[in-house]
Amino acid sequence: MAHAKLFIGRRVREQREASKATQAAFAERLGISTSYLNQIENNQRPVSAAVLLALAEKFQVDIASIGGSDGDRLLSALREALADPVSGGSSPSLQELKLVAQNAPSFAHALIACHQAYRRNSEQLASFDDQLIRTNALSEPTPYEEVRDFFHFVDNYIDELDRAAEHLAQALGLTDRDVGTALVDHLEQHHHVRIARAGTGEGVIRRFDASARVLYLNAYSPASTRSFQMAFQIGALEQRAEIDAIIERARFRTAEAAEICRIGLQNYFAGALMLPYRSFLVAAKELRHDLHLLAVRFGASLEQVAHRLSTLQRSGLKGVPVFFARIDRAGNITKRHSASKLQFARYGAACPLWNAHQAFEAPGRMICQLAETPDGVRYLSIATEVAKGEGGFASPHRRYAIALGCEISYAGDFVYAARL
DNA sequence: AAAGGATTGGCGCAAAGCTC
DNA sequence: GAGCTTTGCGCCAATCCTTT
Repeated sequence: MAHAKLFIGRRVREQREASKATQAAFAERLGISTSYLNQIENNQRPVSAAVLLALAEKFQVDIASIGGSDGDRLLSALREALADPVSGGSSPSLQELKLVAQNAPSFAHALIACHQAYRRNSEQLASFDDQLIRTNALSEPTPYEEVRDFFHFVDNYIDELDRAAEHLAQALGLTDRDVGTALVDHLEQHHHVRIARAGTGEGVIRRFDASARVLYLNAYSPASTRSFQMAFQIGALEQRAEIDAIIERARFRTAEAAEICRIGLQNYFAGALMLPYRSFLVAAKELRHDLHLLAVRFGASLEQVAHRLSTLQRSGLKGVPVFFARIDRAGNITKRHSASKLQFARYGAACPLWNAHQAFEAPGRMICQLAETPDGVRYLSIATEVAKGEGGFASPHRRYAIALGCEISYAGDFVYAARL
């Protein structure tokens, strides 16, 4: 057993002061130097066995009582206070605590009093918080949060829209021909909607003129974006009743949330049309989730592919449960969904240790990382930078990192696992 | 495993510095 | 100037590391 060093400076000083001796006189009686005695009194040195024996012999100090017992109430109160996470997680050793309890008891009492006051205040705050939630004051979610929660609770999978999109994709033979051309044809033939270039100064991605039956698209958008916008418009035209019904069932608190959700659902339909469920699922498995290859095969963007992977939650035909997030340059998560156990914080930014941030420093590269959450679950995470911006040099370019990941047990299904 | 050298840490001291 | 504190050093034992 390791012997704990005895720091009993306060006891020694009390004993000296009781005998009305100076350090020099007391040191002489103990047979040690004044400097050594001073170091002992200031807990810069532990007392040696020889000094302890001298104390017992010359001043009748009870050795057994020195060193304190573990049952000391002050010590246990101190331990409890410092075990609280608010103390910063660096719990001092028992030795240190004994030192404080024995040699600075008033400091220990003050610290305990502070901790007790903190606990009382925390409890009061919690009770205020509870009251606020019950009275609904200040706790209403924003429309965006409401819609985010809606998608979260349906597992980011909307069966009616997904199957309708898949059915249409099959009817149009999307997987066997150029998606852009197929969608243009479909809009023209079925909806008498003509595709036109938006004015170069307009800066819009999509604008639909319902009365003239013209869909204006940004001429400088990449093909994947143009296809997505056409698919979005098809969703708006063909799935109105279904989307209305879904919004009705969701019972949003505000009309604003309902409108945000409508856009979300039309986006969902667009993704599902361009990346039809079963063929996309098969391809994802076959290409081992290689985002670039999937994007090329389906004429979609990396972000569209990554997002779609997070929606493959059809009952009985589920894909690998993944999480997906889009992060802006400042670290804010601007899109998130997790079909895996990993849950994003409801508020705040992404973890700085996450590789998603490195993606900005290495454009064009796929950054792979093995990450572990505090609960011990390990994840494979991949991230890459994507830039958005229509137009040339003068147009603003927004840069995002998109991140995709899965639990390590599924890593074998990902081509990126070899990089680790 | 044993021997031997190197390093580390604890003990104690003298002397210088500081405070009242 | 008395009392207290800090600094720096030497000595020694314990521990670690390398070599045989």
